[in-house]
Amino acid sequence: MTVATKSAGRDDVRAGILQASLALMNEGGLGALSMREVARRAGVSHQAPYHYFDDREAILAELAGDGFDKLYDYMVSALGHARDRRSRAQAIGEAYIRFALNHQEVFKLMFRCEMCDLSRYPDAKAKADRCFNAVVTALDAHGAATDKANPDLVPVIAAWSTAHGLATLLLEGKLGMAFGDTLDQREAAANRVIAFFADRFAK
Amino acid sequence: MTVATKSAGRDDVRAGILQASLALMNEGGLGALSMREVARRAGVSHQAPYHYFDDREAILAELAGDGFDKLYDYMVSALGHARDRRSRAQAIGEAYIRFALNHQEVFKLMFRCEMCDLSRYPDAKAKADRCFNAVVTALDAHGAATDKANPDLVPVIAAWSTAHGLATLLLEGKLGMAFGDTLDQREAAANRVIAFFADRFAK
DNA sequence: GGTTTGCCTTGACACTGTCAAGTAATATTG
DNA sequence: CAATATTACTTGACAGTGTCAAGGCAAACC
Repeated sequence: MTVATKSAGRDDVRAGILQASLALMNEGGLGALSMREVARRAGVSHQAPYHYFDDREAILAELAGDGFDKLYDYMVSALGHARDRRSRAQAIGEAYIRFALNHQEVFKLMFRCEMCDLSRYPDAKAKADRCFNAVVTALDAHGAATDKANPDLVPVIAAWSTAHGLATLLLEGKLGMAFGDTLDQREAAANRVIAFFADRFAK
Repeated sequence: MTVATKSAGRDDVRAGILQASLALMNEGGLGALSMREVARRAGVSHQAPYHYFDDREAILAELAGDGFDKLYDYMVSALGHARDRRSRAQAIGEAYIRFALNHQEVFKLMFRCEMCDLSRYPDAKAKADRCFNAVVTALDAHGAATDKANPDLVPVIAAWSTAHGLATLLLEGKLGMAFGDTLDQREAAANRVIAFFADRFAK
């Protein structure tokens, strides 16, 4: 049907814009993501993206939302086999690092409030909250005798902070000296740090 | 002497540019720091800053370098009284958080490699390294029987990651729900997280 | 058939960082 | 002291940006 074809065409352009944005970001970093270059890559006029997104920030918010979904998948699938508190902490931490290393620019984007203020984009915010809640239930609900309705967030946030800080420092090259060049080396070294924390976290 | 007057005038303009940059950054975030607006604030032409700095990045590098110096001061003075490993970890962590909260934009700048690639600015790089080494000696050299020439960095990086991740998540508003509104509340909550880590770090 | 609507284009504006050239004062040198 | 070179800027220009405004053009609807 015409409506289907048209609708597909519409989605094609929209998807093309997002795809071009992602590619541009991965090639030249967050700064290389310009509205006009995105349009150029997607093969449309410089103003076409504004039909699908309110502004530059809306594109970033959508990409960030997708990122949170993917991070959620990373964490949930990593938690699959882990039973005890220690291995759960380690598994989720390692997944966090792996995601950050595999999707560096998206990860940066997800945690830079001035790039896309998530409070303005409820969809992306919901996806972010879903991630946070996954961390809480993974690390807290299996704890001792905590009140599940009102859990003590301090340990959870400590774990999150460790993984997040490690990922950030890695991506920003602040650990270059000790952490090797290849992605595998860096991930292995990071996992040792996660293990150090997880060991102590469980007690 | 004329040379002194002139030299003072020169430094005045340079200092004015840096001061305007800092003010602009603190008012409107990193994105608000534009070369031309800085010049406008400093009361000079839009090209004058290029006499003192190669480009925008050079200004950022200088500000970041100043930030690392200040962070160093925060940490060293916080370590003053702390003797045992646990209280050292807590003191340095709290200082890290306090610095981040008190100098939010500068802190962000310091840890964003694409804003100013420190490898291109040896002075700023040296100041950053000084901070890192301070953390290492504070947390490792007082450890058990570690080889001081070649210390095991895993615990140090774990501690740094926790503090850094916590600071980052705080500044990006990702902990808004649980951490209160005022600066004092947020700092107090953060310190509980740091304490949680420090307790386990010392063992 | 005429009108509305959705999709997209072209054009313009104010703004950005930075290269290039010019200018006035100061310092150096013959 | 006069000529020259250097310093400390200024003005001007260029390519690029995000985004508002207006227009076109096809399909959909009444």
